Amino acid sequence: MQYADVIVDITADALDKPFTYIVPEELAGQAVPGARVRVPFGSRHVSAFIVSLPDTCAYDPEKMKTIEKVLTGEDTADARLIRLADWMSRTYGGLMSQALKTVLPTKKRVRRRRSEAEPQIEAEHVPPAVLTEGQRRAAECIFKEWESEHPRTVLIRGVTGSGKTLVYMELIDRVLKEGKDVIVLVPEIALTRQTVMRFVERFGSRVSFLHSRLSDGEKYEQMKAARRGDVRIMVGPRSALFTPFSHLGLIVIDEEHEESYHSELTPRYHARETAIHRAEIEGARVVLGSATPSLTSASRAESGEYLGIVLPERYGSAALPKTEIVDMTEEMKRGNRSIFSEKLREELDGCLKDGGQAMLFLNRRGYAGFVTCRSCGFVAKCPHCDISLTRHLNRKLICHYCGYEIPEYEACPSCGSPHIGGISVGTEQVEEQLRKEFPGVRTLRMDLDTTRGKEGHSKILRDFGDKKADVLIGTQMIVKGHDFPDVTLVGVLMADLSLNAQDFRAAERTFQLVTQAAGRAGRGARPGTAVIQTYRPDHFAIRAAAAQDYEKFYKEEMAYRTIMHYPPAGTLLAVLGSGEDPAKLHEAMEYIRRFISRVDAKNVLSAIGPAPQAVGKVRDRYREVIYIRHRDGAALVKARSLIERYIEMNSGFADIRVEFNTTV
DNA sequence: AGCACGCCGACT
DNA sequence: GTCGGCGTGCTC
Repeated sequence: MQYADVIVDITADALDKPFTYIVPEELAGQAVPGARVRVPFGSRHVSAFIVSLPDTCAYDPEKMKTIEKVLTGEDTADARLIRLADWMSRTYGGLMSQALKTVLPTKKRVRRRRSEAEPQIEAEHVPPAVLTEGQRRAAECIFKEWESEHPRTVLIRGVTGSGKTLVYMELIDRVLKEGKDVIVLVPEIALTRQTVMRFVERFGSRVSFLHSRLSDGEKYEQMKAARRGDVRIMVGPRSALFTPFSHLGLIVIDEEHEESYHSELTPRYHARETAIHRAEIEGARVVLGSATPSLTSASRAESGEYLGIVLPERYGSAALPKTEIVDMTEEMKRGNRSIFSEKLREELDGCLKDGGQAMLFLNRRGYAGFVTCRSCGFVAKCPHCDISLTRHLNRKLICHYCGYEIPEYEACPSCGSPHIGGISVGTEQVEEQLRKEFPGVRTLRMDLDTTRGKEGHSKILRDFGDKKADVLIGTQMIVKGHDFPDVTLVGVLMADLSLNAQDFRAAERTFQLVTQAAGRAGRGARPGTAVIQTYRPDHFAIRAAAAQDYEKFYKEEMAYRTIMHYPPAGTLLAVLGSGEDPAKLHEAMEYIRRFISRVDAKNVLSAIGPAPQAVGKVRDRYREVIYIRHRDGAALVKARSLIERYIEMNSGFADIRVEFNTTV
């Protein structure tokens, strides 16, 4: 007897579980996972999605009903989204029901909230801005690509202020005229009033926005409007990718390198990869844009898999900022133990005297207790993985990729200095020091603490924009979003800190952050200056960021990835395990590790670990990870599903939760 | 979500 | 006595 687990209706929480039906023999061929079927349910008949075809069943077969019909070939937006969900659960793991819930908007009670939260922007129609020569050429190049039989994904690289948004609008205009709909993905943080305003000005009421302050009910309403055709352009974070348009023509992904496009919830999908797959299903096109594209996209553009387009010039009157790298080791040798270098102090002084504004960016991205020498800048690294070692409470230094460990240093192995240890500088100390050195300076501080409130984030940015402060101090969150035309100075403190993140993409992140931070200076009429303070003035990521030279960064970083077989020169699958009992967890992970060796008889998968995850314990659950690398992503998809099956079959994993994360 | 079942008030 | 209110609870 063949059984099928189906999900009857994902819009109600109470029904959010599989129900088992009998598959009649004559439907056996058509009843595949992802198929839509008609089943008797209670006293009525409903349509449902097959999520799996189990061999055995937990439910009493006596009470079981039979699938009536397989509804195939329906070419609706929902049917196509279900096919996308099927692809997602196969590619990223997890249950089909979880993928379906991600892809199809679930109806929750529609709570009307105070209307003040909604952006009330007037649509008096503004004539489209005239494109510069470079922008026009880029748009024409893309239109030409779209005329070919199989248009490639397009990657637009353009520095901040080069007018990528104008090019997107030109493309969107064309797609709307073809009678097709458009999805524009933006990183959560970028969905500010300014972005909203520009789209509404150009496209009026045809645009709709999803943002984090909408309730689930409101989001559902917007999705319904898109389904009806009342909305033609949906702008929003990664979940907007699943807008159920019936004639999707274009998906734009702005700031495509942003991490927020990679979901942290199961299925751990990447919006870029998923968008490309959705576009394939729908016959739509994809356009990616960034000032600092991900290595993944840039390498695909280089190979010709994507069409790469460069928008070179910064447009309008604004010139690129003048940048200067300051070696903090030298400062220390000269006896300056302050957070601020002589150069930055000088520039701050000048900027404040001129009545300009400054931003101080404290790079703390990915910071997690690495060990560095304050005299020579030495950083303790794993000899096998080229990843910084992390200091643990047991006075050991551990690699979070492979588990390699050594005892903590008493003195720097490079220069012998006893000043070796962890770094801890926060935005508060920077603010304190600034007030001490510049009495009377008006400061605003933006970090996790000060933005906790409801409107904390936007209020601080608004106050700074209204010139209620001279200096804005913050972590990575200040480098994105708003334009501040009066900012003439940007100081990057500890630019190299993120180089030590326990992640093979540390240099990529550092380059992106420093490039973006430096690009914040001189967005208005007055020229800007960026001072980049670092202990590693010669590191290529810092040098390339200071020179705003993407090509140089790409070449060096790509060479490194190729040597290490890190993505995009290979695929990396992380097997993430968590459990309350650390010994049991480690044992289970060791079993998985051995299972991998067993199925990988030819030893082509390079598996390392298990090792503690970067954050080793969350809410009383210990976390470990095994990394598997391979040139070919398909081999890892296969390995993942074998591991999933192995875990399902073995009762020893009952208290252990295992998830998967793929990086390409 | 829908649709039964069920246990109390008011109506031809 | 029966019609109907919508409060729980179940649907393979």
